Amino acid sequence: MTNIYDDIPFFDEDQAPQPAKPAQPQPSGIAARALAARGASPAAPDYLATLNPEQREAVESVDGPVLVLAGAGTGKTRVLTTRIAHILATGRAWPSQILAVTFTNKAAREMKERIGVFAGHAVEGMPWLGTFHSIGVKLLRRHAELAGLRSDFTILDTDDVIRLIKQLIQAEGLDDKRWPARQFAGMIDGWKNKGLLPADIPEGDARAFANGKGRQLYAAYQNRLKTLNACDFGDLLLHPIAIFRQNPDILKEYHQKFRYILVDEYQDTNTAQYMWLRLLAQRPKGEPQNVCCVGDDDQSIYGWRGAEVDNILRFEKDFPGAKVIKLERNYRSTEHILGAAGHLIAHNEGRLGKTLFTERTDPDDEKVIVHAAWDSEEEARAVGEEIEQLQRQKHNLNDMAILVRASFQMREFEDRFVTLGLNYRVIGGPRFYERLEIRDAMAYFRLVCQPADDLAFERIINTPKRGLGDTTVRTLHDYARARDIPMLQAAADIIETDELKPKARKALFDVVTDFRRWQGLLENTPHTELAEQILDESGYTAMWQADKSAEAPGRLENLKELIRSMEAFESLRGFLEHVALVMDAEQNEEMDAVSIMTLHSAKGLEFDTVFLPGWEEGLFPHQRALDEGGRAGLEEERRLAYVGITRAKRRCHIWFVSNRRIHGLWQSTLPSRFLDELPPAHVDVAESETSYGGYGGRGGYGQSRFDRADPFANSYNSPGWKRAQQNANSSTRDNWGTRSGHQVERIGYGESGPRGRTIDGELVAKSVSDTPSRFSVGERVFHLKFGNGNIRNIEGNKLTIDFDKAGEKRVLEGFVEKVG
DNA sequence: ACTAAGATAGTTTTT
DNA sequence: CTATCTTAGT
Repeated sequence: MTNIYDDIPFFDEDQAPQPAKPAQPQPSGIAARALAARGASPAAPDYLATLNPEQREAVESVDGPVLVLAGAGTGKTRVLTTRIAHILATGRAWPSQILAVTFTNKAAREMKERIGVFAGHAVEGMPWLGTFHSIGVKLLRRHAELAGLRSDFTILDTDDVIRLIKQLIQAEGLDDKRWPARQFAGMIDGWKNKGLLPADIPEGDARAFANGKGRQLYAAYQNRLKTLNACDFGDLLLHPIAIFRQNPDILKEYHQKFRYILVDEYQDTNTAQYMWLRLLAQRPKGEPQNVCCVGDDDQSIYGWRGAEVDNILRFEKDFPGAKVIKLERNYRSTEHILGAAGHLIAHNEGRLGKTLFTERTDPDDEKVIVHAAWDSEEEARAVGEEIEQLQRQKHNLNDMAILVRASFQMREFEDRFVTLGLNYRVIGGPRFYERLEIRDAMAYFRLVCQPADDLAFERIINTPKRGLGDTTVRTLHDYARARDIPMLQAAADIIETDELKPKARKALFDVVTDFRRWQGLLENTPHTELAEQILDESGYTAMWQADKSAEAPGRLENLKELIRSMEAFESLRGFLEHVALVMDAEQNEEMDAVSIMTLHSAKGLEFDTVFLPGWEEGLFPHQRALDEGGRAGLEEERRLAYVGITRAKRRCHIWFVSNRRIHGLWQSTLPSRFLDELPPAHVDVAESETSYGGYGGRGGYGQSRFDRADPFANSYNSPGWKRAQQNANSSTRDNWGTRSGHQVERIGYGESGPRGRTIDGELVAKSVSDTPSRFSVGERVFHLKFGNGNIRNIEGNKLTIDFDKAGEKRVLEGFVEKVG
């Protein structure tokens, strides 16, 4: 990424081809290739030849509104990117005249890469391909003054927002206990998702918070943002909407500019995004409306955060004469996986209705397999065993994933995999830029670049400790507010007076001098150098060096990583903007590891083998979704199940347990209703993997066929299931999972090593990796969580390490680095 | 100003 | 149960 302030010239590209029959711009990339391949005959360029008829129609129907309903694995991204390539290759528009919107940075990145394959350098000129928010920023920087901002406004993240709201709540004289800032931030977010400004919010909502002060508080918040020259994420959409509405001439310019509009994941648009899009895409009569939305109503899983499936269902009304193209030919999964997913999702009402099919028919393809386990521990153990078995058959761990409904489920798998010495990767955990030390460092940088950033000021003014406690900060705060100046300025002013105690005054003087100096260096010092200098001179690095806790070394490591990642940017400002919009940092992809993630973060991904644990009533569908969302909630959960199954290319294994510990209590659980909605023809029930496996011991509910004596009545008569039944019925265990002699967790920890341990007569621990370790005993290593330590022992890929701070631990070598 | 005990809550997550 | 936050006590 390059410097964001390198704004591309605004309308200067508009001497571009005028619609109708444009003078062909010099054929770039694709066109050139196509022409070369076809001997200068533009008949059918080869990039179209590999598409199926539906995809091709979606690519070629370039004029007029188009809705592409692209089922899972039907080549959606391919269509989008080829369509853009096609528009460019046929000379219909310049890259800068195409607006292409995605939801995530990842999707935007992917699209850029893939268009790059077609068009080579032309991507450089796709300045309007990005997320709703990044495009919003771009628009807003351009027209900031129309929203009462300066074009160098700051973008606040959720943490800043919460702190700001907390201040406002306290300023109102309200109890911030009774009225949590976090909750109110959520409400504001919800309103903004709906496109509602303080004046627009429903009376009921306004009353619901802070003794009826909801609306007032929201308005105060917006005011405060303006004073701070700041924006929250919602504003990145709402301000442009307001600007477009109030300035028809500006909107018109964008109408002329954006010849072609494309939207990815349309089913996930919320009301604000929808309004934004309609303003840009809906044109006066007679003008071309070249808008193309791609989505899948069956994969709408973000309703809880404001997404409106209705937007996609309503497309044909919004854009009369729209062409609707369905992509149903699936290239990802086996017929059993598609059959299972399709039958399940058919239980939803109010869908546009697609049925995925594949031409692939291989009698060797396994059906979707449903497994039962006694409790979550056994579930994790059995999944681990299956993974090891696949591993022995030379399958890559990278091709396997465990997709859970809720993140607490991950822990059991992590524990188990650590004992097994199985590499795993958790996707979507706490994010790099959300870490405390990163946010602190960023606050320093922000304040240097943007002296008016009071939130950054308050965050770091006493970090590290400088003896500038609450009282001093409050004094500063009041001083600044009274004079309507930023706090850093207030600090500079107040040290000239004798309002503060000498101690505080001296400390403050030092800080102010530091920031003055750093600001002076901003222009002429390389930004990575300056950043390092700031962290050093402020004492921030020293603070963590002095910290003796186990996580301190990891934090220092993260700070180094932060500086390293800045190198890719041209300036500190450019970096700050990047971080504000892309809170994401890529993970180490190099090791072969099983992925563990939530179903939500799995959307858009695919794996050969997918494990779906925890299909129990209350967990999946989640009780809360049911309670709060009613039938719509249930349908969204079902779509989530559909997303989960359709992630699998070859193998899909679903699990449910009879007992799960929820909030510390053991609960007896019922199999998910979704299991009953799977088609017997495409599903097998696994034999119970262990002697005490299977479910059972409950009886009496009889709601699910998995809960009855004969679960699959006439359809499921597999010997496997019958045996599972017998095992379950003959179980002498009580309902609460209080088995004795359970030694699973100790596997791998004993002095005798992990080999050949048995549990209840069954071989449990499998061989550890035979590849020689890249480490040796006695070596000094670093672990992100536990810090530095010395290797005591090596067993396969498992290391026993004596950590300086955290003591002796066993960890996988993949999580450890040599210390230079 | 820092530690230790008590209180509290506990789907899903992007920007 | 357990992670996280708050408050009270030193």
